[in-house]
Amino acid sequence: MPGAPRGRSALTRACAIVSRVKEAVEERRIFTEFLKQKKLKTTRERTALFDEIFSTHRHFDADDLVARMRLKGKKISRATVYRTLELLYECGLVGRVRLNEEKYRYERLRKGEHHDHMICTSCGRVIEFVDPRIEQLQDAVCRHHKFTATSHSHQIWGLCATCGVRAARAAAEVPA
Amino acid sequence: MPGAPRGRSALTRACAIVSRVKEAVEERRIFTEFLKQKKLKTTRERTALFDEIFSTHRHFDADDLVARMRLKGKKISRATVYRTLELLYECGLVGRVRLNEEKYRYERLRKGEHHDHMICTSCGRVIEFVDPRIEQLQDAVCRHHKFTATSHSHQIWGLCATCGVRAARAAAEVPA
DNA sequence: CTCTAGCTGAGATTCAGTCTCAATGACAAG
DNA sequence: CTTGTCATTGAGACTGAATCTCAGCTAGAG
Repeated sequence: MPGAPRGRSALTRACAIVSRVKEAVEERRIFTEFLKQKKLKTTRERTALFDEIFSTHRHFDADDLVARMRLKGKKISRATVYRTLELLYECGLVGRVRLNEEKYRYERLRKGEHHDHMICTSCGRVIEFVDPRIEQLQDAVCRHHKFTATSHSHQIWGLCATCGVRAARAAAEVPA
Repeated sequence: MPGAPRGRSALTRACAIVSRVKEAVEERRIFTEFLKQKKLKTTRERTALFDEIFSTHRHFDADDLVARMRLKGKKISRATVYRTLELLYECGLVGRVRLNEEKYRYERLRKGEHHDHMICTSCGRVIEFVDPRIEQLQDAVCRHHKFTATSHSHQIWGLCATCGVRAARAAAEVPA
């Protein structure tokens, strides 16, 4: 059986699971309410996907999620994954962005919290940032254009600290 | 023969063409220089696409462009259109953004000028905006994260002035 | 427990964008 | 002007993400 005890006691693992689940208790309530309200069903698959997504804070794409489920022995089709992500997106629990790639990236959202992204074009790392002053200026720009904003996304591409240093060093070594 | 004289004199049309071409004279030089430098050829298709793109200031996607060329009686394959857009993108003459859609949007760029987009989710209109104060704050955020930015994109979704007014009016008419 | 409306998975489909390759064409050199 | 070479083109195959289809399955109300 994959995932059998190894090193950590059953108790330790149980505690870790409890604390993770507790973290998402509010979100779970929102999700079930949302489903009930739309007369949708709380299926095995939706619950499993919810649990997986809310067990970490990582960014992911649809296929990552399929793979992670499969690793846990749960075979859930891509169609269902997309359908569930759509639902979670609709009820505001996950965010969905295009970082100038072919595919969407999803991320767990915390209520009322917004952030934007810096993407390292060398290593692919995604760094989140928030700046209320930028958001304020944004509001001002909207007012100026009589535009009623409902959402926004703001991405910055470039080199992260690590890759920037590496690039600078490489440039120094080959001065010609 | 499609596009035959109709209403406007040949002279008027000729002047319009001249003034449009003059507008893009600098860009044309940049493009041909770029091609020469990369030992690429100035083909009939590349020239035709360049002329079409630089005859307006609209945003467009690859298939729009194919259609526009076809309307003018020039059948240019999608492959060539994509290849040419890639070249124009490389030499900085056109911009390419993903506005959280499946496809890329392209737009003619003016040298050294940068702008971001507000997209009306009702009518699809795209409004350009620039705010140097936002750009400054962005730089500050990058410095804070030791991130070396090379480019960015910033989109705001919502209702444009027209659609906003219409929505407000609709809401007022159905108060229940 | 039953029944039904909603759900799932496998695979077909779509759609933007890229790739392939044989035929064509730009253009430099003669 | 002619020639030779090598980039370019177009038709259509291909890819990969996302969506759709539909027969069989299941949640959950009654």
